Amino acid sequence: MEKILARKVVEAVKSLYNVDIEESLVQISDTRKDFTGDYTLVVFPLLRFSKKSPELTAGDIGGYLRENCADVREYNVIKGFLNIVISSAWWYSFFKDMASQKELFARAVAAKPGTIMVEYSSPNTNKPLHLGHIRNNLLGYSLCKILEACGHKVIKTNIVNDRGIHICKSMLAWQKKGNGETPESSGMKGDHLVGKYYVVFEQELKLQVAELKEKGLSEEEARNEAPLMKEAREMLLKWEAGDRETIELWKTMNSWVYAGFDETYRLLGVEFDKIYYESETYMFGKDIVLDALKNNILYQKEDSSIWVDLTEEGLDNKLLLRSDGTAVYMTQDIGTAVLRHQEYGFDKCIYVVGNEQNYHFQVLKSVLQKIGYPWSEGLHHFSYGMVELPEGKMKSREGTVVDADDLIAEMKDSAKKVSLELGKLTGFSGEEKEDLYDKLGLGALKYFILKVDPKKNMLFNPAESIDFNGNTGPFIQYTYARIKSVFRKAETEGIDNDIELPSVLDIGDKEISLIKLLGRFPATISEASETLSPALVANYCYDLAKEYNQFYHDMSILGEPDVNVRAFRLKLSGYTASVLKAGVGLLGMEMPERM
RNA sequence: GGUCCCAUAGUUCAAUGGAUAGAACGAAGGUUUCCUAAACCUUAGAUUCAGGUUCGAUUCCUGGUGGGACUACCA
Repeated sequence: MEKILARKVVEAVKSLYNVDIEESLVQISDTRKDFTGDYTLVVFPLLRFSKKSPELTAGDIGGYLRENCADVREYNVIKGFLNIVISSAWWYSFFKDMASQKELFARAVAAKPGTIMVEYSSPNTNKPLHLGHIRNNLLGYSLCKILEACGHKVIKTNIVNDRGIHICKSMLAWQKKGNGETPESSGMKGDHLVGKYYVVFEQELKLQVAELKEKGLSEEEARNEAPLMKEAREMLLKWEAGDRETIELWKTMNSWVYAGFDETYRLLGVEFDKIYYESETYMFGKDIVLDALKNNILYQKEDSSIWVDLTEEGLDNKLLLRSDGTAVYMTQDIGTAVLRHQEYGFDKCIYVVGNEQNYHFQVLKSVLQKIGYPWSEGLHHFSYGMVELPEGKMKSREGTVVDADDLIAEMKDSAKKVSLELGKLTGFSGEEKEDLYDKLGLGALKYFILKVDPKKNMLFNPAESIDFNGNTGPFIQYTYARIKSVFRKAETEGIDNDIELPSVLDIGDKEISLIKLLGRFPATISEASETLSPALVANYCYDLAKEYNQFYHDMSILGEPDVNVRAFRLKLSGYTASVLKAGVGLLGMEMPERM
C-alpha cells in the first residue's frame, strides 16, 4: 500500500504543481497511534514544489488522493502531516490475501541470497560457559535463523579455542593438585571441574606474584617470572612439540570439557553444522604466516618473532608468531579463516564476537587483505555489547561470573514456581510440566537477552530474577497459548474454524490495527537480517502480542453471533498465532500449547 | 597518553531527521457471573550539559562532563 500511495503522490504533485519528482522524496510512514489514519505523508520535502504552506499542500494532495485512489477513504491534515485513512474493505482483503499464503517468510526473502558462514560461541576449554557466552550463543543462533528465513544458505560454525597457555594453566594445576580427580570421581560436570583447576592456578600464581613483588619486581615482571608461569609456558612448548604425556592429559581434560559444553548447548537449544578446533587450524595459520614472511609481506625481529606492519592501514604492528615459534590467537584465526574459505567458499563470514575484540578483527581483516585474499572483504565482525553486572564487568578471577548452567537451572526453577503459584496446570502429566518449565524458563531468558539491541552493553542484576510478566518471553508465549485454547474450545463446541471467508466484511479498528501489524512481519524480518538485529524481531513479537491481547480483551471470538465475523476473528487469531510462533522461533524460543 | 563505544522515567529497555519521546518493572487506583487475570484499563514519571546544521534533532556535527572497552610475545 505504501508503494501505491507513494506513486499516487508523485502523480498528485505532477497534476497539481506540474513538477516531476523522484519517488524517494515521498516520505510515507505509519500513522502514530494517537492520530486518525493508517499512513502519514510528511509534506515538508514537497513544499518547494507547491510553494504553499504545509497545511495547504497537504490538503491539496489529500484531496487528490481521495479523488483518484479508490481505497483512500478520507484524510486529515495536522501541521505538515497528511494522515490518510484506508478503507476497511482494503484491509480486509489484504488480510485474506496474506492469510491464504502458505509461506510466512516469502516476502522476507533477500534479493540476492548467498552463502553465509556464522561463527559463534567460540569458547575456551579452560572454564565453563557464563552469561556472556549465553548472549553470544543466543545472538549467533538467532542470527542464523533470521538469515535462513531470508533465503540465505547458512553454515553455523564454532571455533573451539582448545589450545594455548590458558589450557596449560588448568592442566598444570590439575597435575599438581588434582590427585587424579575426574568428573566421575567428583560428580562434577567436566567443564566445571577443569574450570576449578584454572581458578586454583590463578590463586597459586597470585601468591607467587605477591612474593616476587616484595622483592621489588613490577606486576608485569612478577607475572612473567613466577615459577608457575614459567612452567605453564614450558608446557605449551611441550604441547606444540607433541610431547606424548602432555597431549594425553590435554586430550583427557578437553574431553571432559566437551561433554560439559555439549550439555550446556543442548540446554540452550543451539547447534552447529561444523566445529573447528584451534588445535587443528593453528599450524595452518603458522604456515601461512611463514609463507607471507618469505614473500616479504611480514617482517622478523632479531629475536625471530614475526610481525605485521599495519601502520599504513592506521593500525599498529602486530605479533603473529612468538619468538619461541608458538602461535598466538591471531595466527590460528588466520588459519581458520583461510581453511573455512577453502572448504565452504562463503560470500560472507560473520564473526559473533564481543566488542572488546573490535581491534582484533580489524587487524585480522587487514592482515588477510595484505597477504592477498580478496575474499577477506566478506569477513564481518558482528560486534555485540558486554553483559554487565551492577558492579561492572564480570571477572572470572574475582568470581563474579554468572555461570550459564546455574542461570538456566534457576530460570527453570522460577518458571516452575510461577506456574505452580498460578495453579493452571491441571491435566498436565509430569513430563508435560517439565517441558513447560523448560519452554517458559528459557523463553524468559532468551527474550530478556535478545530484546536488547545487540550493539549495546546490557545489564543483568542477579539479585532481581528475570520477570515472567510484562515485556517478557512468557507474555508472548501466554498470548499464543490463549489463542490455542480458543481453538480447542471451538473444536469441542463443534465450531468450524476454517470456513471460507466472505468476499466483503465490515471489520473494526482493533482488527485493522492487528492486520497492519501482521502485515509488517516480513519487512521486520528482512530488516533484522540486514541490520543483524534479532532485537527487531523480539520487539515486533512483543508489539504483536500486546496488540492481540487488547483485541482478545475487547472482542468476543467464539461468542460472536455473526458466523462470518466469528470465522474472520478465528482466522485472524490463528494467523497471529502462526506469526508469533514463527517470530519467536527465529529467536530460538518455543511455544507451549497450554500454560 | 592514543583509538573507539555509550549516556532516554526511580529501574531495565524502545523510538528509518518528523507530530504530544514509546513499553515493561516498580508506585497509586480500577477490571472476573464473559474464549486462560502470566491479561486488560487509568494516573504520576525521562532525552547528561553547551553550542551548531536543519522547516524540524533523542537521532547528524563540535566541545564539556560522566561511564566503559581496546591499546599484551593473553584469548
